[in-house]
Amino acid sequence: MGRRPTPHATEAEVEILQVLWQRGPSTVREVHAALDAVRRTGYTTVLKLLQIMQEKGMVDRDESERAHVYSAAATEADVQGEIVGHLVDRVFAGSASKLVLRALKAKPVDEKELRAIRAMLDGLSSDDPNGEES
Amino acid sequence: MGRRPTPHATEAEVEILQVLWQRGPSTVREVHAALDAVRRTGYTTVLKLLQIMQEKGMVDRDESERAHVYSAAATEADVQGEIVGHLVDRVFAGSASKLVLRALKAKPVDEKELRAIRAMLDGLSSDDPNGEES
DNA sequence: CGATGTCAACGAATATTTTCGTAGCGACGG
DNA sequence: CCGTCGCTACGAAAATATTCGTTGACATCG
Repeated sequence: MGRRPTPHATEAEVEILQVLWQRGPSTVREVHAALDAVRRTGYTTVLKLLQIMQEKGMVDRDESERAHVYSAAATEADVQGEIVGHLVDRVFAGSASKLVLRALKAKPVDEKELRAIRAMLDGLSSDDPNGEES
Repeated sequence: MGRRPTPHATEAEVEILQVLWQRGPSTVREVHAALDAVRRTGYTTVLKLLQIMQEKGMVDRDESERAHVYSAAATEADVQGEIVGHLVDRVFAGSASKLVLRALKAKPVDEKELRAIRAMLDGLSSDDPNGEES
């Protein structure tokens, strides 16, 4: 089909996407504020990044207002899925379970989340190959 | 504790580490052969990378033979843990479970692996905050 | 109107990563 | 002795990614 190979989002780009996923459509100023709080960044740096990402089609831009409003073009699920897939191949020799084990060890996960994971696990083993979230 | 903050392994570096973890100590030629099979790469490119990694302390080098033998300096667990931790923060807003869910959906995991994951899950939820592998 | 503040658009300098060409060295076969 | 091969060492080009200074357009306010 006619999809561009997705040139792989860079580190900085993913950080911006994360902001957009969390905040929803936002102006450059808003994205900058959010990002700057986490990691020192210049305003024009964020602006430039968003413009580049827009050219690449990673984000959409609404120019109807003076302050353009950007929003992630791809869903969180798609982008994260791609990144994880890439990671599994490049760093975990294709073994997703290895990554899962590693992730659970690297970061604490509370009871509630553990239950969610178990639920998904059950869904996977028994029947259909991919349950979709709501 | 005089450890340098680990400058983060680059994409290409991680690929090489993966080869070293899989093959164990290897010569440049061997690493190159393995890597070239997966992704077209030049011999001197691999050599250079290994030299750089050696300077950074990411790999050890045995020069006793003419063909130097390189080996990963850090364990697979440590490096993978770091990468995953970074990923969780930057792409999954700190939620390890989200990454786990995504990974399970992105790549198929067979029954046996699912069991291993469940086992680890049980170990985590009930008691101690971090079970250690054998 | 003129000063001031907010924004997008660029262009370009930096920084980082990745890839190679080239040189030099020792071993080996003829 | 050569000529050739397998290797390391370098250096530097090429490709990428990141960061910013500047400029010009508008709008608002006094």
